[in-house]
Amino acid sequence: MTPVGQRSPTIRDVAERAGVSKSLVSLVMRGAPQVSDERRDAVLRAAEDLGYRPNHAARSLVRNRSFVIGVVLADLHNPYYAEVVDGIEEAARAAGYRVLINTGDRTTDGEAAAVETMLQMQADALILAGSVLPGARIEEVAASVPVALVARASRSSSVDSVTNDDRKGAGLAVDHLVAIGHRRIAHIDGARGAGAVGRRSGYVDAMRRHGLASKVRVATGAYTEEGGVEGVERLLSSGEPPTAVFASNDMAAIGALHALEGHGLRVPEDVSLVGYDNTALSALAHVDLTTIDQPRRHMGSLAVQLVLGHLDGSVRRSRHVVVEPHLVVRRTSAPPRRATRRGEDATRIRTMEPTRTSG
Amino acid sequence: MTPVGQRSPTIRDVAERAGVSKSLVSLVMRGAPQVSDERRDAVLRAAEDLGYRPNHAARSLVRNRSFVIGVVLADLHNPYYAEVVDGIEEAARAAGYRVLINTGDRTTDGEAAAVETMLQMQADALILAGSVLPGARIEEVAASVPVALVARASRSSSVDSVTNDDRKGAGLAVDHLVAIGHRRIAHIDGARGAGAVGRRSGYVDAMRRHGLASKVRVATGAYTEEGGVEGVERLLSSGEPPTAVFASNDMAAIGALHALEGHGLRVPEDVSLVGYDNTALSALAHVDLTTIDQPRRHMGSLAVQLVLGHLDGSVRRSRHVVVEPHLVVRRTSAPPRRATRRGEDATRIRTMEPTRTSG
DNA sequence: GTGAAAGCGCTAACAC
DNA sequence: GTGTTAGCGCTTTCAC
Repeated sequence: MTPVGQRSPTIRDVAERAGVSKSLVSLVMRGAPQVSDERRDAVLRAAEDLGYRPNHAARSLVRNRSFVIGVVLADLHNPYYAEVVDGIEEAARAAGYRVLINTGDRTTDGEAAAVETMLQMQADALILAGSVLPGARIEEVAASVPVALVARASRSSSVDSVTNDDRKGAGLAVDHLVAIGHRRIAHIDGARGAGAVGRRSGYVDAMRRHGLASKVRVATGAYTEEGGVEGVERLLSSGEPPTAVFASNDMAAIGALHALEGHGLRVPEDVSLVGYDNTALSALAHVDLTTIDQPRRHMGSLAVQLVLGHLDGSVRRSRHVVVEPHLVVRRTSAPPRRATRRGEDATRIRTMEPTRTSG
Repeated sequence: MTPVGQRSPTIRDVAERAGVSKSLVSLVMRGAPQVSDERRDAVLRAAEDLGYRPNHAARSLVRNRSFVIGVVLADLHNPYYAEVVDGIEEAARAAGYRVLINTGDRTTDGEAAAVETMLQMQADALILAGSVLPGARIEEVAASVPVALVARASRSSSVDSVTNDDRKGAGLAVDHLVAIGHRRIAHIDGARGAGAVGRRSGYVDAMRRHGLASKVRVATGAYTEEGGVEGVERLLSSGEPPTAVFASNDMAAIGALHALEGHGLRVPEDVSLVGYDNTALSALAHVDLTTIDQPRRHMGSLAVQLVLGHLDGSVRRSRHVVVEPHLVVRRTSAPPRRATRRGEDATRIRTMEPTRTSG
């Protein structure tokens, strides 16, 4: 075990060992062209021998640039963000930036602390995924460093954002259900969750567009399993039960799936179900949920482009990118049955066919 | 939008505005006691006005300590690690350290790059969760900074580790199944996955202990949904089908669940199923998987204690902590049926009772 | 091509 | 209590 606080080899040690000056070592480390092969080799060998590693703190101090993009994730537990990060890392690496991640633990305070850490670490730019911070606070941060929001809309002139078109996505879900024959299509909403308003109004619009305004039925839910359960309870507690349910996200859809089955309703035989987000959850063979895909990886990479635009000075105004969602058809949506009632026809059809995917 | 590379206010600006010296500001920022209230207020106000934020790079440079613990996650997509990070953050914060996360994208190269970044950022210690790096490489890293492994065993004298007792956990699974009446208990293993060997031998030992050596049956699988599916295919393709399956982890169990149902076998009526890890997946009401819990949050916090022990110089030798797993009984395990064959009794029992949890 | 020197923002002796 | 000073490891003019 290494004694703590031991000084690691510096550029100076390398210079001594290679018999050159400090600045020559610096040039070599940064791959400058105007160095003789001979000396370059000597320096590289010395660095290797010593186990030299550039001190990022020193470098960032003198350059007043850290080449770090700070990523603050609202919630590490939410699989949604993992893929966004993939896109961020790929794009950042390609541009010569490193990525450092911090998490806000789903709380405003936690996220504020994470942002503060990133700022103190001198991150050159910040990407906030699923931020729960008040808009005003985000603008404050954006005053000192470029900020891009992912999966949360911004109308601010100083904060960039990348979101998917929730209204359109909801429309795709309704279109699909209508296309396979459903009319009594209900929606379990996401209350005040990010994008929930758009999904709700997209649902209502699409229903109207299909001449189903009278069938519109929205149950209050949440972006959680619990929210999906409660939504179904509300839908089944009164009135004619729907033949299809469009849940506000995959997690709610899973809750809805459970609640429906708990009521003896089979999916998709009795009720079709569509989620939103196309998270890994929905792709599980045991779940196999029809859902709306957000191109999360692409969204992450777009967020990097946005902040980079400010870092290289090529862009001054903030930009708000909206990406297209896509329908992914899986097992949980099927044509409605004709004139059968709950509980009839107990035969359970299960196949192991490969998942069909569109989009 | 802020012009890039703008100098942010420094300790010097604060000093000027407050009409004091640089070092006085430094003292105040670090909460030193020997400063008059008057001047302290003046400094704090000046800092506030200017939006001053300590430059971490400068601080870490001069102190030769960053007070950062670098966390490298093998895979951000794996929900297993999120909870480990929760524990790490809590413990780190309590000790006055910040946590920075990086991910290795499940590849050796990716992880090596992530570790390198953390080292260059001058992290004071590293926690590698689910590392896929060669042991030799990890030892190299440990030569320059304390390293703790989570969810991967280490016998190294320079690398700490926190693991759960896989043999014991597998034993708990078998004990449970035996206790509710099963004898033909098969195991779908995790091939070369971390801990898979322990779980496999723990299963074999427990079977022997219960006098079921002749019933031992291990199918090759993997820590993936696919692995679970394949394992079931193997188990059902020959010989007498088991009445219970112990899968090497939750993901494999979900795959097994799907495959079993695909074969017309209901869980738990026809076949009981137990997973391992107690990930969020297993707790979904729609899945409701009996599984073995690893106290992941605690494991994360232990990892912090381990590296901290080296940082404060109180510990010199490496330590290898093994924590106790616990059984979590949910829906997928039930007593075997007596003398019925596949396909009979198609009544499906579904309840919405709350989850029972032990341990 | 190569080396000397200044200084990034901060902390930690040390003097007053 | 408060201010002065020397550097942490590195990059970057600017001479040579």
